[in-house]
Amino acid sequence: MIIASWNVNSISVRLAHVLNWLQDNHPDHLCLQELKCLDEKFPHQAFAELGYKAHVLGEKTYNGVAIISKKSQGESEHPVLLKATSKSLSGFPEPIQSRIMAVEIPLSQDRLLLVDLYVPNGSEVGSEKYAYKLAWFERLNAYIKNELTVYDKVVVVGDFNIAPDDLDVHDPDLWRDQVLCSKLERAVFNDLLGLGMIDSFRSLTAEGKHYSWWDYRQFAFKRNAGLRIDHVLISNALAPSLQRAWIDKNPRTLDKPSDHAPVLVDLAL
DNA sequence: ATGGCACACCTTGTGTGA
Repeated sequence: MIIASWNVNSISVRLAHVLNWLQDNHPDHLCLQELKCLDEKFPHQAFAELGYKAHVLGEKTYNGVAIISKKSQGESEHPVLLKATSKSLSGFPEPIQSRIMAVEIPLSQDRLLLVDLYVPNGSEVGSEKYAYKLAWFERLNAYIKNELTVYDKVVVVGDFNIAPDDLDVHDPDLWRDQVLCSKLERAVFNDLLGLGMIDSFRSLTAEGKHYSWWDYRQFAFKRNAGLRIDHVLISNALAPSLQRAWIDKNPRTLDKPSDHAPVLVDLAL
């Protein structure tokens, strides 16, 4: 089972890239972030034509997440069950933004919870938005902690807007204590891992210089001046199933790209 | 210290992102 996550920075601008990428990579599930569109403007038909069904939590102008799942052959009912969205989760800091969605995926003998995140950016350390980000992440950790009492197999993906370690940063001195790299952000991220989750990419790749986001400015992609802020976390119970974890830089080389690249795992399920 | 670049929006500037 291939699960992917991609911050597309506007689904309407990036639709052709996403459709082409789906046809080339045919993941079982693709989690999107930063749709920047209302539910009713989401291009459901284009995905249906490729054999995919989308669950969408949109919002005007900002945020927005979707989980796009391959339809099973010969099944009239879409098997993936929507479990939770920002709107249905109580306790997330106000105002409620379209930043989280969870679906239950049936397995032959079991089931898996897949959670798609667009973590707040945080603006700058010490700002109101930074406090909101930390509060949001702490609420996320409480939610995941509870779900881990219900599900053994949990996958949490998305744009975390946190580079977990200096190894995930092209220039650690430039980014020292800046937003995305600060100690408190890394601490809440590590708290999530401490609940029993594994950073799939880092568990299989020890070296640095692998990033998932590059600024549009200053030829950052060409210089590989990036950050690894998009992640696929898997629960401990899934560790024996992890075959591969990787970042697909190819879409970032295209014209009018998202500033993020897709991140993926292959699980033997 | 600033802006670079991209995107959405009742658009000709502003807010947000990372």
